[in-house]
Formats: sequence, C-alpha cells, structure tokens
Amino acid sequence: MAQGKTKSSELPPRFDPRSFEEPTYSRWSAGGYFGADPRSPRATYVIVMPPPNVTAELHMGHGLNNTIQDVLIRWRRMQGREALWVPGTDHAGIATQNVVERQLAAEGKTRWDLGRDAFVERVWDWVRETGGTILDQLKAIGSSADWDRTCFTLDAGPSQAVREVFVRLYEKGLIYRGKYIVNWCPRCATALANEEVEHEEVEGALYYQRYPVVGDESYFAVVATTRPETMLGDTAVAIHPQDHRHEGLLGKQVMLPLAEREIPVIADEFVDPDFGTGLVKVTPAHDPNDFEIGLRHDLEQIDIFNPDATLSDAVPERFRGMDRFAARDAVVEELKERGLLEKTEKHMHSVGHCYRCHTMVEPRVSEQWFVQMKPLAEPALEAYRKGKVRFTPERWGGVYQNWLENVRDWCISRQLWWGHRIPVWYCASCDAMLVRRDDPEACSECGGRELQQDPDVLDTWFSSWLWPFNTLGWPDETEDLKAFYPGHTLVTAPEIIFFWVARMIMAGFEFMGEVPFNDVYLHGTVRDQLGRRMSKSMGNGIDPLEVVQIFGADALRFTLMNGLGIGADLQLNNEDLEESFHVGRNFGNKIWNAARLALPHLEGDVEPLPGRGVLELSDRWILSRLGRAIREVTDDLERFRLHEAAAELYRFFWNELCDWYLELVKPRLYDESSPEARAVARSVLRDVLDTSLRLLHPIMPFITEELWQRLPNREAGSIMVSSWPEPRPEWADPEAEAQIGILQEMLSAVRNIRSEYHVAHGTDIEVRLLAADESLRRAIDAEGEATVKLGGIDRISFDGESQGAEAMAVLSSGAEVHVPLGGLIDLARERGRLEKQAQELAALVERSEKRLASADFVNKAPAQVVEQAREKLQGLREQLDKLNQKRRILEGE
RNA sequence: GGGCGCGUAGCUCAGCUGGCAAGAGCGCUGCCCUUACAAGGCAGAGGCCCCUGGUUCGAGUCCAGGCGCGCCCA
Repeated sequence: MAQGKTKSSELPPRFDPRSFEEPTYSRWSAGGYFGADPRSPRATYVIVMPPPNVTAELHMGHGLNNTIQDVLIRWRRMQGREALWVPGTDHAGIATQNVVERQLAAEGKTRWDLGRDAFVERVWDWVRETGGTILDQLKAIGSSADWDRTCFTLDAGPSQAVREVFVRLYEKGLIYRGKYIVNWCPRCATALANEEVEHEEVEGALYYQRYPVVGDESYFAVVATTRPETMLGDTAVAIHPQDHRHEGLLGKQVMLPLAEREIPVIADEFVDPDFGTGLVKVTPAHDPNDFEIGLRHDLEQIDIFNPDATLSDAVPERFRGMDRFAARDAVVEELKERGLLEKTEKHMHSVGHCYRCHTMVEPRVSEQWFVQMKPLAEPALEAYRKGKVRFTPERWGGVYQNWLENVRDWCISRQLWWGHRIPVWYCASCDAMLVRRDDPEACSECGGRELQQDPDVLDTWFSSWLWPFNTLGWPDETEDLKAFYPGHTLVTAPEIIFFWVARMIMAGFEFMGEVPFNDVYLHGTVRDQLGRRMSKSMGNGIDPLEVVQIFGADALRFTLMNGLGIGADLQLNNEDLEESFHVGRNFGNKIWNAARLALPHLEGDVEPLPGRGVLELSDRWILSRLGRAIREVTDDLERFRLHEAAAELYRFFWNELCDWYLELVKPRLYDESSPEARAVARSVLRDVLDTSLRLLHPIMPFITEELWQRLPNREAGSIMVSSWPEPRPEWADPEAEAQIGILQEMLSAVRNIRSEYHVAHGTDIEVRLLAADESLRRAIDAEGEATVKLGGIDRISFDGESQGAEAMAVLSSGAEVHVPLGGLIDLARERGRLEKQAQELAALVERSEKRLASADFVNKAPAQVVEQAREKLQGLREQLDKLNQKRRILEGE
C-alpha cells in the first residue's frame, strides 16, 4: 500500500483528515491487519468489546470506551502480540423491546395486538435494519477490531451457549424456579434483577394509620407506612418482641380497614421499634422485608396488583382497576373520612426505579427463575484475593469484592418476548417439567406431545456473562477458544461491575475453569460543560461522527485520551465543539507540518542511524530525549495511564522535537555544501520521525499512517504492524541533555530581553556571555548557527566585563548574559527588572538558608538531599551576587 | 445509615514511592503573517494546592476531624 504516493513536498499546509481517514481504513481492512490468527506462534493479547446495544447509535461514551480499547490493542499488536479484539452487539432485551413497543404505540397498537411471533419478527426487522450501524460507526473512529468475528448475542452460537449454560446450572441445582418477591417494572411488565433497580431519595410522607383492635374497637393499633395503598394487601401487624409498649396487642386481631379483614398482631425481630410507632403493617406480597416476615409466620400473600400496577381483584371492588398512585389517594382519603388516619409526616426515603424506563418499581411476589449465586461467587472472590483479576483504579476491587461477598440470588426470567426463551417445557398431560438443550418433541415422562414452552425469556445479562468465551465458539472446543481464552483486558465503565464484570468472572470459572481476563480497566463518564452526564433525553450529547467530520478521528481520539484522568470523568463542551476538540486537531496539524518540513529533506536514500561518533550535539540530545519518551509512554500504557501517555507524546513531539530539534537541525538540512553532515542530519531526522509516528500511532492511527507511508526505509507495509519502539540504552546522553538545557536557558534569557525592550524581530543583537560554563560554551560551539538564528543574534562573545548600559540576566549555572542595547537601554527599566529578579532570588536564598541552618534537616534528611540543597543554595547565591553586582554598576550610571 | 471518590491558576485537569524555585492545555496580556505550521512563534501575568489540627528534618502528597460537591450500596 506504500508505493506511488503523492510526493511528500506536495502535502497541503493544513492537514485535512477527511482526505485520508476513510481510504486509510479501507486499506487496513483490505490488508487484513485487523484479523487475528489462532495458529500464530506469538503470545496473544485479547480484548472482548463490551457489546453495545444492537440498535444503539454511537455516543461519546462508546467513543471513549472503544478508543481506549483500540489504543491498547494497536499498541500490543505493534509489540508483536497476536492481538484480537472481538466485536459484537447485544440484543438488550428490555431496551430494544421498548423501542419497538414505542413504534407500535405510535401506530396505536400494542405488542399483544400483534401477538408474540409477529412482534418478535418485527423486532428482528428493526434489528436487521439498524443493527450493526453502531459497528460501522466504530470504524469511523478507527477501531481495529476483528470484524470477521462480529458476534450478536442472539446468533445461533451464543443462543446455544445460553441453553447449555441454563441446562448445566439447572442440573447442578444452581438454577431453580420459585415464588419470591421480585422487583417488578409495571411499565415494562417484567421482573427485574436487584441490580437493575436504581434507588433514589425522594420526599414522601409517613402515614400513621389506625387499625381498630377486634373486641375493643375504641382502641387502635397505629402503624406508620410510606405506602398506604398496600394496606389492602396487609396480612398482619408486627411489633418487636422486646417492645413492651405494645405487649398488650400481641396475639390479638385487628380489623384491617377498607378491606374489612381481621389480621393478627405478631412479634418479629425485624421490626425497628424506633421507626414510627414501633408497629408496622405487614404486606408479604409487596415488600421484601414483609415477605420474609410472612414466611416466618406463615402469613398469606395477597397480590393486590395487576402487572401494570393497577389494583387487582384481590381488593374491594371500588378500588379495582385504579392505578397505584390514584389508589394511594383514594385509600388515604377514605381513612381520613373514617377518622383512621392519625397524622402524616414528611419523610425522605429511597425508592427503586427501573434502570431502563425509570418507572417506579413495585416489589411483587411472583413465580420466577433464579440462579443461586453463592457457589459461583466463591472462585470469583478467590481470584480477586489472589490477584488473578486486577482493577484499575484499584478501589473498584473493593466494590467488586463487597458485592460478591453479599451476593443475592439472581432473578433471570423476564416477562418479555425479545430475548433467549427459557429452555423449559411443561407437559400438559403429566405436569412434567423438561429442561432441555434442544426443543423436545414429546414428554420424556409420559410421551405426551402437548408441550408448552415457558413463556419467559432470560435476562440479557444471562447471555452477556458468557461473552468472553461464547464469542469464541463455546461450548464447542474450537481452535479460537484454545488460542484466545483466557483474554487479557476488559475496558468498561464502573456502573456495570455487578451486571457484567463480576458475572463474567463467575461464568469464566464455572464454564471454562479460568478467569476470563486479568485486568479490568474502568474509565469515567463523559460529561458536558456543566458536569452533567451526556444523554439523549437531555440533548446535551456530542455526536462522535460529527466530531470526526469536522476535526477528524485522530483529533477526537487524542482529545479523549488527553482529557481522561485515571478513573476520572471527562468534561467536554457540547455547545462549543471547537473548544473541546481543537487541542487534538491542532496537535494533528502540528504533526502534519513537522512532516511537511521534514519529508522534502528525506527524499531518496537515507542512511541508517550512524554511530554516536559522528552525531552532532542536537542529534545526541533528541535521541536521548526520544529514549526517555519511549520509556515513559510504554510505562504509561502498561499502567493504563493513557492520559499521561498522550500528554507525554504531545510534550515530546511539540516542545522538544518541533520547538528545538527541528530548528537546531535546519542549518544542516539546508546546507548542500556539507553532504556528510547533511546525511547524518537526514538519518537522525528520519529515525526520530519514524519512531515518533510509531509511538503516536495507537492514539492517532490515521495521520501517523498517512505520514509514515511517505517515509523512506519503512520496516513494514503499514505502521499498524510496524514494531513498537524500544528505548536504546546507548542513546541516553546526560551530557547532551545538560548542554542543550543550558543553551535553551540562555536563549530564553536573550528572548526575554528582546521582548522586554521591544527589539524588533529582524533586528539582530549582540550577546556577551561572561562566566560561561563549559556546557554552554560547548553547546554554542556545536550549535552556533542555529543559536544565533533562534536568538536573533549577530555576534556572541565570551570576554569583557560587566558594563553599565546593557541588559543582563544570570543563568542557573551562574553564566551572565549581557546584551548591549545602545540607545534602546532604559536604565530605570533595567534597574526595576533586576530588582524584581533579585528579590525573587533573595527569597529563595533565605528559604534555602533557613532549611540548611536546621540541625534536624542536616542530620536526619538523606545525605543526598542535603548535598543537593547545599549546591542549590550555592548556585542561588552566585546568581544573586551577580545580579546585585550589576545593580551596583547601574546605580553608578 | 454504610462505603467510595473529588476539592491545585478564570476554566478543564496532571502532579504516581513525602524532597517544588507547584505544572500542562485552554483562556488572558504584549510583540511577531521569521519560506513546516496564525490550527503558528516568542515573551509574560496569573496559585492561603478547601479549612483546622497531627505525623515528619521536610506535607500539594501521609493521618484525623470539619466544610462543600458527586457516586455506589442498604
């Protein structure tokens, strides 16, 4: 793909990502660079993509999540690993069904109007139409997933895996069916798992209701409740056994008003004597705690609701069909009329809401399927304790552990139509229950052919938790499975630690005998400029594709990585995309222009990097700095500190390579009269640019490929499969770093003086360096031509004495920079300038002296620290002395 | 109620194992369209590192308490 490209000298002055991003992606795709080979002898590196909802559209959260994964996978691929990133989508039972139900509602229909089969077919139509859109969108941001392995949770393979898992767990006794209290979403008309309920503090009221005591109707049991309407399902009143205030009531019956039923007063440890009156109503069918009390006391469970939370036939006729909130008003009103409402108090309490539609959840007894979690949790906990699974940031490990230690059974049946149907059949003839991998033809007990499959489907997460291995072909023992399980890194958001991360680890042990990945990297949330979570409903989102259109995928990716503190949230301004993304775009432009400068000088043959002996000072310096950058970026990536990798790359490329090296090397590049010197410069430039582009590639894949293709002497057909740079120890060159460092400081001082005295650009000045140290002399000696150019200097001399009518600065080494400015010098201004500097230095000297005067510091601090402090003080004093000396001369003028 | 996180420049955030003359980007001020880049260059201003105590020779960093903000669990 490299040959015959546009000539480098023809690069336009501004980089235009749209001109190359899509074609570049197509070439990668055609080149087969995304695919992983199970037969490869290389060590693997595997990430499974958190599958987005099949009908979702790409938002910034996906953008962030997938960019992180792509950075990691591209980096490991370059390191020579057989890198596999498995993509796919999730059928997202409730969410997807909701979307199609809303479409139907717009047509004035419900799913029951269509019937199950037609409805499911309709969802499939919608999925076939829009499903996978999001995966194409992921390509636009550069994702290098192995698309040939794209998986959908409802595909045949994963569906078979789900059945296999259900049957195995059932046979092991870990799946059971029972009538328990579950969280019920009246809008979705289905049960939910505990984790699918979001609790929210709301201001409600505490209603004190009077239940007349049977046989002594002038006496009342007063119960406090936040949910008066559920009284219609009360089957007892309870007190704490040690609560002597209400002892007289124990064993008596009270008359439940409105329902006009007699119910007992019982004693149960669960009751909190300090809540309300110490007496509570017990509604076993509609409160989890009451449910437990009911079991202990063998109370009747009266389900007062229909699936949509209107009141059922279990309540008096006048309440039937009322919505639960209307029923609350009606009950309260009627109690009030009868004098049975003692008082109401404001009361804050936490109320559960459906995580998909935010409707208030109703605890409700119903028959559901459950997974017994404790036995599955043990190996998952063990793995964490032994460090086989690590979390980044570490603190999430505690959250994971805490959840597993207190894990409750998992309600896996959903009263939905879209999803994996539960593989259980009931025989109409003999009541047998068949749990099967394949659809049975006849009852195995009685041979009856009238079999009814369980109408419910499984929780979507019941397929998601198999994702690390069902995407590789499990339960078949495939080549892929052998090669790519277990995987390595999971990248996701902390809010699905329970839903998904913990369960995947459990399933990994239960079905594969091994943890599915070692590292869980949890990233923050994308927020708007006000700190609000981006969401469709609030309209404060940013469309990543729009960003790609305007700024390019590389700009998007760099901005995301650069702004992403470890475990921290990321703020972007959705009203000002320029503000949010120009950093990445401008960096791309900088890279582009550095190449625009370099490439014309690199045409034709370029020799490999020569030995150290022929390198110039600036070459030694940039190679030393580059080595440092390689170490830091690699280390940052290893520790998932992606934002620091991005910042380091930005700093190195811009502030060292562009600001200094390119300027220092220019004279040699343009000097055709010294071909040998020019050849060395070209070799170093080529190598540094090549290495820098490879370092940048995981974060900015497109621009680096585009430019890399124009470099001579490339090692591979695509930068994607070039090698990740390794630091060469022999490049480390503290001497060169020190020399260039002092040269930079000197130029800074000169430029400061120029700026202070408004010396026009183009007006060269003379610089006299007194007490110049060896480093500075050598640096100027080696880089004289560039130095005079960068400082706008026409002459540098090293002799003479401090004089009056000169601007002056002292460097940290003690070297004095004098700039004779002739008529431009303003003595008053110069005195002021030096005085300010002297004051600052004096303050530092004082602080430093004080520190060293402390016997404790000198005796107890490490010798090296004390020594450093002494040297520093000496340097500061020298600087201050020289400044003061100069000030005295100026006083005499 | 239990747990976790955050508070550093006007804004968004780095600052990892305590050794700082406290950093970056944006924004701001001044000068400059110097032939890679004005999406740029150079120079500069801007900080009780939330508060109070403690540990330490030494605290932005560790500990305790407080204030403010956010999240999770019950």
